[in-house]
Amino acid sequence: MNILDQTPKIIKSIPNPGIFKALAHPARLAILEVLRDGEACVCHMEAHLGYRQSYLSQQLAVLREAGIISDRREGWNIYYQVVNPNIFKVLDSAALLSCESVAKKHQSSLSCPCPKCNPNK
Amino acid sequence: MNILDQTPKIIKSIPNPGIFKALAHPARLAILEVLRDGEACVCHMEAHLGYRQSYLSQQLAVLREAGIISDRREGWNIYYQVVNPNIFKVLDSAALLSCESVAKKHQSSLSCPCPKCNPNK
DNA sequence: CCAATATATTCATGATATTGAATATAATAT
DNA sequence: ATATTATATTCAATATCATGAATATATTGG
Repeated sequence: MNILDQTPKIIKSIPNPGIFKALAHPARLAILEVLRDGEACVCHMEAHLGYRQSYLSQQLAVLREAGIISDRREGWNIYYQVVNPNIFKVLDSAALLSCESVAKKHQSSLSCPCPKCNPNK
Repeated sequence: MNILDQTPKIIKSIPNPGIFKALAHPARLAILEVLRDGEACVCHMEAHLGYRQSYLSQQLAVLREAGIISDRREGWNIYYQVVNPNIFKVLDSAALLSCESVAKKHQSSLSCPCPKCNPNK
């Protein structure tokens, strides 16, 4: 019997492969680790991850187009946050399978200049 | 302060991007849905998913090389199973984010010829 | 050994992803 | 208006992925 010939009794669902495509990249995973602590602007990620701004912007665009993160402008800064915190369940369950320690290639010594990081300026 | 300069108090871990790369493909996700019910041989997937044998074999190789599935020969047949059932937690949490109904493109009308599917032959 | 069955690999081509470099845009301050 | 700051986009070169076609391997049974 063909599954398409009948009204299904249970609704099975499969994930959208696009989610995994967006997650299949070390820089984008690093970005999401920053966003685990809440929203962050690009300069914040620049300071914490050490990637160049335009590179981060490209990777943020991939995550944005995949519907994983959203952005919000506040003056000069654009703050990013995850659309659905359940994304961290995906990351955490995947980390259980084969984890890698966070050996940041691009650890930076810069400090973030954004207003959130410098409230008294 | 650089994270690499100190002994970390907590061990953070990030998932291996290779896992997501392997999952970022509809045929491979369909294969894993078949394996949700337990081990299955290639002809079983051929019958249930309608993909050609050599195509399935290629996709199985990707999942195998990613360490997601393992194989076991029994006579003519090679049975595949997931290495770690936690992979389904990854799939399920991702499906919660953006689910798609199982509209199988390649639903086949073939029946599987393997001994497990035909115990009395 | 030969034939049949189940599965795997290789090859070639087109499509897509990666990433550095350069440039563009948008908001603010002067 | 102009300069500055934060961020985004475009372009081009390279690398990787997707996939059909053909072929190879391994097991079993004569």
